[in-house]
Amino acid sequence: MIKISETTVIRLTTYLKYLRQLEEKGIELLSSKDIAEGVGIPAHNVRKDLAFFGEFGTRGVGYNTKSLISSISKILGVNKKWNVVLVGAGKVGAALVTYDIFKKRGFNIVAVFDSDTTKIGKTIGDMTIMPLEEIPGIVSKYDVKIGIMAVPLTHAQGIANLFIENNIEGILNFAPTFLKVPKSIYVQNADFTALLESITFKHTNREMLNFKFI
Amino acid sequence: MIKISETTVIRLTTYLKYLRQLEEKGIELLSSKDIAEGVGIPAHNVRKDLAFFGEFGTRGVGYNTKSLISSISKILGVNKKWNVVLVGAGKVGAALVTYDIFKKRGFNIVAVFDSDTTKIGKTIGDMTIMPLEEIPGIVSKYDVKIGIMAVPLTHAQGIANLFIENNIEGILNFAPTFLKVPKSIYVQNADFTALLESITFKHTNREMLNFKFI
DNA sequence: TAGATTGTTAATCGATTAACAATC
DNA sequence: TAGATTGTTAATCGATTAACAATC
Repeated sequence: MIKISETTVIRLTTYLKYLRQLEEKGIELLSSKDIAEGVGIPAHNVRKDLAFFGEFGTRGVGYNTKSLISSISKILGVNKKWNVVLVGAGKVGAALVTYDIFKKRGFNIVAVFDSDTTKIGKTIGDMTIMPLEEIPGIVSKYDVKIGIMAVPLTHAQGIANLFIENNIEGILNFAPTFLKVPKSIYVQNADFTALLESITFKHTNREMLNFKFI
Repeated sequence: MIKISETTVIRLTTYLKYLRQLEEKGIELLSSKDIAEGVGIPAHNVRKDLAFFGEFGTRGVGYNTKSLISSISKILGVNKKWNVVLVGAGKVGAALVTYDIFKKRGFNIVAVFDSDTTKIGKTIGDMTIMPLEEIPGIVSKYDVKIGIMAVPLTHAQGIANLFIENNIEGILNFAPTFLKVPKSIYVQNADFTALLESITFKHTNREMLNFKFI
């Protein structure tokens, strides 16, 4: 049983993001030092992270961009497409539906749901808003494993429960609350305010403190 | 020179978020164990994080909710209001302008800018979209220290440069790229795709691996 | 007082860093 | 071959955990 820390996983997504940019620029070969400088993580850390999963480079030469992208994509499980559902057709939901990057990265929003009956049937982006009752059918039809929720705080736990009942295994949560879920369910909280507070912390304490950045 | 890790800061924002929920429920007194159970972080870790900054509880008793909220708010620098500017009046920008939680938490978006001249003068939420040329005036008038950018990848570095020229010290970046900034500038990247990839990683590797969660 | 819970010190664990052998 | 760069082992550092003294 290999142990991989959450920080390693986040760093892998970071490398992948940077590699895709280099690929678009037409760079075919690179070193761990190139990655290091691009993303602000030490080169030996980059190599160590990759070493958990295998050997992906050539000693004395470096990494082939395309092949490393493909390797990291496989590690992260994003070499294949993922169907996802979205609950919450508010402003954040609207932004997510039209968020091109999801589709570009293989995350395909197959349906949008809302509990507000006045919204049912209206469109958001190119999707028609559906009632929550349709979740089971859609999840099973499209083999959905990931649910995104952009709902008010008060609705969040209920939607999480609904997701779990329908065998959703991962939740991207935009509601600023803590979902109670079984350990087998992976929750990621997208909390913009926490990010801003982290900035104000550094600003407020910059004279007193020394920081380590991820 | 005290050293505080980024994980400690993020945990502090987490405690604060949970404490506010408990406060709304009318809970006046709580223990580190209560926080621990609410946010999924061990009680001794909660106490250790707080201990970096002082003594906030009463031995044998626990913490007063309101007073702990006030203490952590001070640590994070969110006991006061922050004026912020937003660049990018697209879908993500529109979601952020109407994102009540920012205002509720003391982050006040004072102006919205866009480089697209066809958008200038139009409204987004209750804000009028302004041209980039107005950034210096607004930043100085409202003593803005934080800039949020929700712009396409290709514009991101240019906007970051503009922020830095205008003495912005912290950037919340929604563009999926790495900004080159001086060390004194704090950048937080809000990358939804990275969060989804972290979920797919866990799903893909769940049989082989053991995880530590933040 | 006895029970509870904090704040802190000490022990453990894990992650990062340094160094280098392997090898193109 | 000499130079470069990976992958890996070993050393260091820091964060987490455990334990407990302080104290309400």
